[in-house]
Amino acid sequence: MKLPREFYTRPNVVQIAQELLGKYLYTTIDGMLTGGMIVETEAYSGENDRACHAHLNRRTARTEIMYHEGGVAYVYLVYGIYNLFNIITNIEGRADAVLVRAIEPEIGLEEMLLRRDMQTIKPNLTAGPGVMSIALGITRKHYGEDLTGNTIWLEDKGITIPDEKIMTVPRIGIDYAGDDALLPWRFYVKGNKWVSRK
DNA sequence: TGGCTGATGCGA
DNA sequence: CGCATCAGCCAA
Repeated sequence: MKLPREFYTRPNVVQIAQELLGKYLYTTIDGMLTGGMIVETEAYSGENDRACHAHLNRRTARTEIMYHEGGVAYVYLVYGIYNLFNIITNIEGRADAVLVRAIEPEIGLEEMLLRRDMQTIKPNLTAGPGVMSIALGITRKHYGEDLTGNTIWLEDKGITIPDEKIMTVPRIGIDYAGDDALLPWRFYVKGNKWVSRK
């Protein structure tokens, strides 16, 4: 079942980030279907989160989509190279987002290998937000894409990750955020080999 | 096996 | 100027 708008418009972005483990992320880009199960996410909580691009309700051309009603894509460039894919959540005006950091690849393996310029399937195919976007074909062209459409979408396939398999740890790469860098808002599936870091 | 570094574009 | 990254390098 495709995740409906109501999944994304709920207020608790940390809970949504956790619930997204075990959901499936799919793209149909350049005519190719690719995707797999989400195994790693991070929550970014709007105005009160120093690690969030919308901290203090900062509003620029880049962050504008974050204030949209939940269920759209926020894609931005980092380090001049990588397109990071985020899922916007909460109601209009509340700029929360979930960064999807890794999936367990399932479908479109050949296409993902081509996009990554890899010969064989290895864990780093989709482990990490930069390379995951490459494998799935996600770029800034998909900024604002409606996630209830047919280009990028998520599905619930009835899989629930048991609580004891969900690791809850601080987020990666946000040391500049002061105390907020300590918030345990990164979630991943314990023991899963497709997670970006141990 | 782990730490360091360069690549690279744009937002603030 | 520094970033929600990654791969390749080198020392050990």
